[in-house]
Amino acid sequence: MRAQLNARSLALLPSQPAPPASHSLFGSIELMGASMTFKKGAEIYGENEPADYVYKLISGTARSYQILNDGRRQIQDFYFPGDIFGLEAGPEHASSTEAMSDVSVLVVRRSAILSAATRDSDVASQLWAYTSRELHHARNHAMLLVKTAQERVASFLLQLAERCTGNAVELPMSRQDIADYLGLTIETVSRTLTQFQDEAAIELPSSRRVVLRNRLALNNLNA
Amino acid sequence: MRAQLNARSLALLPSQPAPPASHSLFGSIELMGASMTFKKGAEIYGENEPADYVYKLISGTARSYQILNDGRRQIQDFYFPGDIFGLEAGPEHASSTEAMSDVSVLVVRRSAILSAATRDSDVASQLWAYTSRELHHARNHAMLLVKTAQERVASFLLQLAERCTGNAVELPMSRQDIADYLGLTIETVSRTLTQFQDEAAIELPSSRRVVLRNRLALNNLNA
DNA sequence: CGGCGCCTTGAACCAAGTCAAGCTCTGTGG
DNA sequence: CCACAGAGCTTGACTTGGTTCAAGGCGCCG
Repeated sequence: MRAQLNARSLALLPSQPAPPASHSLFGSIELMGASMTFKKGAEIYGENEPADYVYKLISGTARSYQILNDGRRQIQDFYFPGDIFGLEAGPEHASSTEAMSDVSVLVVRRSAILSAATRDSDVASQLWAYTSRELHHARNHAMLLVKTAQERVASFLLQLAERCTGNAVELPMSRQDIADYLGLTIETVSRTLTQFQDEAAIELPSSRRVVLRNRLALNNLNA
Repeated sequence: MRAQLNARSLALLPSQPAPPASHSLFGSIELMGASMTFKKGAEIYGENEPADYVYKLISGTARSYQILNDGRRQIQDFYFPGDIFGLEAGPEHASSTEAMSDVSVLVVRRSAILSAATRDSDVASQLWAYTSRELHHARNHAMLLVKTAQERVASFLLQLAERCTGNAVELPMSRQDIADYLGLTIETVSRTLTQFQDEAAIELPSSRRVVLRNRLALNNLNA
């Protein structure tokens, strides 16, 4: 199940000097990256593994999570195409990341990014901005976790809807994934969605498809 | 109540070139900072205010928090002497920070730090490392918020104990502060502490003083 | 068309919240 | 030095939102 980045695949990563800076963190160095694919359910990296690589999601969806000592899984983030993940300041990954579908990623050595950052202050600035955005996300997530079930689900739907145009939202994750992201059980997520449908705030044409009918009602719950 | 950084106080902040880099983020530039004091309960900065200054806590204790639309307060972090706070990548503060006691801080213009970072890659690297540490803290905090009350309180005590030597922990914050940090009510915090005392895991010689008697028992709860 | 994941629904239960006293410091003024 | 007031903390009784446990439905793929 675990995809390996072994000496063989490492040979695919050339270490040439970075081209001139661009505005995206990966922009200036992504030509150095290798492309990799992971099957649905495969682990891209695991907690406590050396954080030697940074990933940019090209296609598919991924989730990062930690496991509590009682076995519960807390999902920290979902990643969509264009998202960067796996970047850590410490030597090891603090969470695991899995492919939720077949996934293709661009892989770059962390050391390449760090050394580019010492040479190019634009890269350094992007590095900081990226981590800062993650920090905001993590704090918003923490705010979510003290709300009621209705507020959590409403916030989640609105958050997903931001990535879409129109009111139709495709859910690339299962009810269990949603529950583990929101700190609820699948039953509560399911009941809450049904309740929103009963209140005509949303429609559920299928279990993986949500149409927002009354954004205002959801927003009122979005503490 | 609100302490102001007005044109007058700004004049106190010279903008000379940074001295050679050191290992601390503030190290290389803190000579540029102005010292300020805040009375207990005073707001150091508020949510949505321009994030033009960065603070280093010299003495006292501070808390950063957000208010939910139902009026509940979620504390994100407590700051102790030596801690840096108020550093944001975005233009505005995403949370408010208040003095929990009389406080003295060193204040530096964010722009001074950012421009130092473009000149000196060590500063840039410290900037990133600092934000990355905050990110870890925020994610750990999110993990806390899905645990049981006992686990949250135990984790909190152990977390505070890390800053102390020995088993005696001084609590610089009220039960309400603890509750708002842990996403619980004061009653639950109080009951849980009493329960730990009944189980001989801690002693409570006074309400603001905790002695850890059985760290192992607490650690077993520390998911 | 049958089997298996995934999702929904119902009923009972429980951890934490709410509401309401009462207690314990601490500081203040007589 | 003591009486008192007020804030902060604890404790008890009751309520409740969300979990747990259990059953059943739906849809998808071989």
